Amino acid sequence: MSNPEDPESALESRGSVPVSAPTGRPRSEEAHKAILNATVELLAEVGFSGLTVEGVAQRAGVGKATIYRRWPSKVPLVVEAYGRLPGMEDVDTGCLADDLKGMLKGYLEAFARTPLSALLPSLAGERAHNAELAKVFDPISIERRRPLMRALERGVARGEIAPEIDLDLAADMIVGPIAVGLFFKGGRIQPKRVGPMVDLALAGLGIRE
Amino acid sequence: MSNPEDPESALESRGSVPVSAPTGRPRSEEAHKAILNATVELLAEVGFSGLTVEGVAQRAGVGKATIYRRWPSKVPLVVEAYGRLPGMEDVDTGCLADDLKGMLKGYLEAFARTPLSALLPSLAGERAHNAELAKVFDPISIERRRPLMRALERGVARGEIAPEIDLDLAADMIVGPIAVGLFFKGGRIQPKRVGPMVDLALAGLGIRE
DNA sequence: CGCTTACGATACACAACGTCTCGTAAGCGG
DNA sequence: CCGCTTACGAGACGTTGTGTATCGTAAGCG
Repeated sequence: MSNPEDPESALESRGSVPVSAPTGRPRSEEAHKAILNATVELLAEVGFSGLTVEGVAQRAGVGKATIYRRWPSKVPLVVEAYGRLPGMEDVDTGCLADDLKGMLKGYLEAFARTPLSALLPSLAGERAHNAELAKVFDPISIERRRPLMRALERGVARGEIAPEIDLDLAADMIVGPIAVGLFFKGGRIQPKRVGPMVDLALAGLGIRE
Repeated sequence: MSNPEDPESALESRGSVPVSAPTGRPRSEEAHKAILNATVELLAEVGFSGLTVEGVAQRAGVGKATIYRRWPSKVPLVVEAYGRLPGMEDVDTGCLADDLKGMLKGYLEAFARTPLSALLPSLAGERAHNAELAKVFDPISIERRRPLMRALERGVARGEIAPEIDLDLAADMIVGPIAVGLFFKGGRIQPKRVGPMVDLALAGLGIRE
């Protein structure tokens, strides 16, 4: 929609079957990875607003044109780098509370290992007034919470969650305290707080008789 | 505290008693207000990252120096503008659920009337990698959720919340879904969702026998 | 071998930042 | 009333980063 006449749109180039005959020198996959790695590194060091395309080019050892050939601006580049960071990993123990606690603890550990905790607020802040970014950011966000949704659906199937509960709202309640801590308090959520958090949320969601 | 040797620090100048003899032409309070109003207006239109000091100066009808004389950079200016926007207003009906629903609905209406929904993600995103901003942003955030904390404390006093509950975590759970919607979905929370949200959270927080 | 496209490097115009300097305006103390 | 001091609006200035364009070179394909 934004660029219908460009068959080499950055997001579509992930497809495995090139539509047009790829003549000429192929794009260097090595440079591609170097750029994304440099982006992740620099995001961890200086954050989104401190990130410069020139800095990425220098760190990656590529020319600026090589970056702009792949991404039209800083925002889609950062979005793709964001997509490469780890999300929630599904944990299936047979008990909803343990699933959720395991998933959230794993996710919080990923926050410590990667620049996720700097990236998420930065992207969310940009998203708020950048419709183009929102269009690519939102599907990635939905994809990332899919393991959480699956765990909740398993909980419904097992009878651990009342069937009339709005699972989307339930998911928001589960991750809500993490989001609040991340956005307003600097992401300093202790993993030991995950237990009470989940228990509190579940007591509201579960069937009581 | 943050700048002990500068008696004219922007945040401290709100004090009513000037310490040093104010010789020379006094700063125009009119220009001060015009700058803050222009900042709020422009934030609503272009967001934080689209806001330029030159744009604010033009909209307010002042020179750039008049802005830089009061605020060292864009960030503290936006923080002060943020502080002028409405926060949660305390509602005391005698029933915790009604208090919370009333407060959240009122807050969501403020989101529609003001650039709050653009400002909060932008500031939070900047906060994540800007320690100087975090230092002034965090106290304002704590201050803004104080009515919510008071309502929860009333709930404890009335026996509507179990006394062992961590009220800070409870507050995070209450506003969590709003934060998630604001940061990841564009702030489109329908006021009619407030009811189920509060009921769900309270069922987890309340005393059950 | 020639065609095509990508490569790293760098020059370029543009925009915004934050500093500075104009000439002027406003309050205060003598 | 007059000089001192500081603030005012306006805008020039150097700096930095953006995104585009242009080098000469490199790599795959026919």
